[in-house]
Amino acid sequence: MPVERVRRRIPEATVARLPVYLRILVEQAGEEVECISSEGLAELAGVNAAKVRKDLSYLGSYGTRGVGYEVAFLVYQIRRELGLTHDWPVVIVGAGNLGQALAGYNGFGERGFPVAGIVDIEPGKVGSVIGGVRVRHIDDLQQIVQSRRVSIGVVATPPSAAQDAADRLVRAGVTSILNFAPVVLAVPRGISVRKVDLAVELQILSYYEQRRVGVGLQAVGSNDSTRGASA
Amino acid sequence: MPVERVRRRIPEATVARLPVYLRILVEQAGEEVECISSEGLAELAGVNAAKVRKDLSYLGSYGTRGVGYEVAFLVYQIRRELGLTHDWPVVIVGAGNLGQALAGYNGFGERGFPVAGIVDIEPGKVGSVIGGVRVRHIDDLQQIVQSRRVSIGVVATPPSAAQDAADRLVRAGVTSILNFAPVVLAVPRGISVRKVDLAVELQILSYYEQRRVGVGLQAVGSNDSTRGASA
DNA sequence: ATGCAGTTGTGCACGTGTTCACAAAGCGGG
DNA sequence: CCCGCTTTGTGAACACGTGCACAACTGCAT
Repeated sequence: MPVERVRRRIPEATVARLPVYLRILVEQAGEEVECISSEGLAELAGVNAAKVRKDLSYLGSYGTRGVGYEVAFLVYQIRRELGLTHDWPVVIVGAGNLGQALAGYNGFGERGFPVAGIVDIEPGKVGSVIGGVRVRHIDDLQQIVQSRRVSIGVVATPPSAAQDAADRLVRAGVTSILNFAPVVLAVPRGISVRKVDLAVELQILSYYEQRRVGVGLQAVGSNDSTRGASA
Repeated sequence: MPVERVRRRIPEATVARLPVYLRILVEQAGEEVECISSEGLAELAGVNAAKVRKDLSYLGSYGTRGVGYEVAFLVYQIRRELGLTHDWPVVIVGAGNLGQALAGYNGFGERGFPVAGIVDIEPGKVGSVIGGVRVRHIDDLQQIVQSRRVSIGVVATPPSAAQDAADRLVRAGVTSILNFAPVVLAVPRGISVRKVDLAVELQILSYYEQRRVGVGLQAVGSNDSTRGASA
C-alpha cells in the first residue's frame, strides 16, 4: 500500500474527537448502517454538525453531497489517520488496584492496544497473573519493551513512584506515556504524555456543582475532549 | 463567614488547571514552603508563568508584588473557589474491574470525595466489601443518594449499561456524573458530565506516535486539561 | 527618604477552535 | 434533461485561550 503524502496537520481538538466518531461509526456499521450524514453523526457524538464536517474534512473530501458519508469507508480513513491500522502493544507499570483493573480490562486489547506486559517494583506482586498476563519485575521493562516493540507505556503507580516509572519507560524506549498518577511528569522533548487524573475530574465537577447552589441551574460549557500531548 | 459576592465566572481552561495548582501547593505546604512565585508554581505545574498569574487573578488579587503568593492562603482560596471546603460523597455504579479499583483507591476519600456507596445490577456482586464499602443493589441507589446527600455519580459499567446507569443516577437526584464508559451519555439540561475514556486517550497517543515515524521528532502540543462539563 | 531588584496583574496581539451561512455538488423524479 | 431536494465543504465572523511585555507596586538596603 503506497504511503500517501504527509497529510495536513490535524488540529488537536479534532484529533481528540476522531476516536469518538470512530467508535460510533463502528457501532453503526455493526447495525448495518451503510451511510450517515454529518447531522446524524453529530447527534450520536453529542456535537455540532458543522464541527463534524470540518473535522472530517481534514481527512479529505470523503463525503457525498446530498447523501452523507459511507460508514465503512470513513471507519477505514479514521483508523488510518489515527494510526490504528496495526496494534499498539502497551506496557503497564504498577500492578496495584488500578494497574490490575487496566490489565483486566478487555477494552484495551479489543481496541488495538494489547497489554504486552505489566510490571511492578514490589517482588511480592511479581508472578501473579492478571487478565492473562503475568506480572513481571520492573527490571524486565527494557526487555519487554524491546522484544514486543512497545512504544506506549501506562503509569499506574502511586504518585511518589510515578516519575521514576516514567524515567524507566523512557529509558526502555517508550515514546508515549499515559499517566494515571496525580503528578506532573517531566519527560525529554519528543515524548508524548497524556494524563488522566481522576481527582482533578471530580474537582472540576465540584466547581460546577458548587456554582449551582445559589445561582440556579445554568449552562456550564460543552463536553469536549481537548488535551494536548506534550513534547 | 460572610458569603462573598458571586465571583466573576472563571474560564473553563482555568478551572481545569486550578486542581493541579492546588495539588502542588498542598505538597509545597507539606514541605514548609510558605511563599511561591508564579514562576515557581508554573515550573512545578509544567505551564507558563503568565498563565499561572492570569489563572490566579480570577480568584482575586491574592499575590504580593515583589514577593509571590502565600501558599497556605492560596490553598484556601482555591479550595473555596472549587467548592472543596466540604466533602462531596460520590456513588459508584458498577462493581466490575474498574468500579472495584475506584472504590479501593484511597485517593478519592483523601481528596474530599468519599465513596458513599457502590452499586451493581448483578445480584451476585452485591454483598462483597470493597475498600470498606459494601456493594449494594442498584435499586438502593436512590436511597443512598438521598440519605448521604450525594450529588456526584460515577459510571463504571460496561458500555451497554452506561446510559441506564446515568438515567438512574439522574432520577436518584445526582447532578454531576463522571463517566468511564466509552459512550456519549444523554442527560437532561443542567446535569454536568465529564468523561474519561481510556481508549480515546490511547488513540490520541497513537495518532502522534504514528506521525512520528517518517516525520521525525516534533513538538505535538502542550499538556492541558481543558474539557467542558456539559449542561 | 530614595532607589533598586523583584514580582504581580493585565492590556494587547496572536493563535486556535467553533459556529454560521451559503455556494457547490450529487441524486432522483418527471 | 432539467429541477428541486438534500447534504457536503468551506469562507468568514466570532469566541476563547495563550503569552508577551510592561506598568504598578512591594520590600529592603542604604
